[in-house]
Amino acid sequence: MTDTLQAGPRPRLNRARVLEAAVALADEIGIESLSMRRLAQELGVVPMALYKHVANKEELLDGMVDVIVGEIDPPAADADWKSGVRSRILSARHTLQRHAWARRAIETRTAMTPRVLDYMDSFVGVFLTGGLSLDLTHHAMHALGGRVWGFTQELFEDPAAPAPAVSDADRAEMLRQAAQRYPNVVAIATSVTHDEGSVVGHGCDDQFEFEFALDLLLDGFERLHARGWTSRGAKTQQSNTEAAKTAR
Amino acid sequence: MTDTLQAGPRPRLNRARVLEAAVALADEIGIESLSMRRLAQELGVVPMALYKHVANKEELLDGMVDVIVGEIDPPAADADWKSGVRSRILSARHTLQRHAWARRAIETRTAMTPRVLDYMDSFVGVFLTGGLSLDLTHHAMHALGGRVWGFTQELFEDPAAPAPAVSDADRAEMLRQAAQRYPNVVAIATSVTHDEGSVVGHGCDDQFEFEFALDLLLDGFERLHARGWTSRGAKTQQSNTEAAKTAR
DNA sequence: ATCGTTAGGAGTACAGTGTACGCCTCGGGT
DNA sequence: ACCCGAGGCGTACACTGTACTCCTAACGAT
Repeated sequence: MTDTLQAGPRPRLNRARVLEAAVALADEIGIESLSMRRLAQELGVVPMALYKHVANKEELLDGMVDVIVGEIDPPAADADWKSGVRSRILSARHTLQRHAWARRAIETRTAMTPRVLDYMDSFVGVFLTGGLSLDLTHHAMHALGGRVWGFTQELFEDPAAPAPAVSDADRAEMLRQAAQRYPNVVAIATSVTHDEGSVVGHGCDDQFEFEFALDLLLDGFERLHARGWTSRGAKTQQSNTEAAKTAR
Repeated sequence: MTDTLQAGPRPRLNRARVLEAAVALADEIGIESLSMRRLAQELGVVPMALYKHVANKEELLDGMVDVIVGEIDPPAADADWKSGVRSRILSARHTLQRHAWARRAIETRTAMTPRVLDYMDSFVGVFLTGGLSLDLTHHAMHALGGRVWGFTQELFEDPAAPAPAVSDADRAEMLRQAAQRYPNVVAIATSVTHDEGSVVGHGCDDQFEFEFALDLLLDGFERLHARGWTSRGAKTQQSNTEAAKTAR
């Protein structure tokens, strides 16, 4: 009677099983209907059992995002930076489309998990190994951020806040460890603040990043307008990039 | 004793007062802490009293978005399309920054209020009177959509769903009325589906719109990279557009 | 001045949410 | 044989949105 009417003894719960079940359930019933109770019921378990594997619902959502980040294809190393970034973003988009709730869930996230940082680090790496400067890469990440993730603009704001009670030595040690695991993002974070001689954080001009991406788009519109561009041909035979190239 | 310790008789509640109080309260305590009970308390009223002026919380949030949309500066009519769009978007951004909750609230919205449609219509108008084609304007709106609002991609999906039980005649009448109030958005909506001879809706290739904006940005990065562009000068003295122009 | 109507606020109630706290029950190491 | 701790159970609480019923004050018509 301990096992309901399932066959065999119920396998033990663990974090991975909880997260995967949560993702599957969110796929099915939507993120707004996903409650701890509903998820527990799906796992044949009492609600509070989940809290042995997840601190709270917030952390559950963090974990779910981690799962879907893991589903994004790694970048193809051989390609040039442009097609590398392009395929990476399209892969991310594809993944987000398979999990309709993911976009909304990501937007509400406030913390930055290691897996997400790994993802960003490899993303930045594609730009840097492609020869782009730290400066340009930084702005490019911001410009693309709104298109892939919602968190990018907060990347360089948060890290300062969560650990206010550490000594300078500890802080330096943490940064050294971070630099080991996320060399690319740390390189960018330090380079942007290096110019003004400040510490990490608060060195990122959000207004500039916004206008940077905006003007890139507006310039693009203007160029296409001047060329008399139309989407009729581009849609069927070739990508925008190619269309723009031929029109150039 | 009917009035608590406020001076004078409490002014009657109305929709505008509810909405404004909700906006002010959200500014203060954040959107996630805004509950019907808390709002009612702020207005010195019992929770259920609010439901005489808003159907439910969803509609309350819709109304709050309407309020902040109304705060965005109207476009300056005299400028060229590019600077018109630019200043409009920067004004929108400025408004969204004053209400930190607004971005998140907008992203959860699913319905399209008349005020929002008005806003979009005037926005489209800036492009069209600037001489851009319907086609290019359409894609430009999508490309900018993710940057200003989160709803743009659903614009051409929803209108078909909410009214499934109307006759073709009624549908045509509704569209005629819509064309009168929102001439620009209707022009775009009909033009995009016109090509394939289908009815309104379902004519918008989301994947294409995504790649359109993506490639515009990537091409921009590439161009700046080739020019050896750096943000050092651009940040202090001039905008990106100007910097790009001088480098061109 | 009296009436009925009605809009708008009050009160109660209910189902559903996240989660704090304590208990119980196994499986495995000593 | 013992213990002990990881992990699941049960109860409980504060809080959410909102349905339903009642009451009261304002107002136009008689």
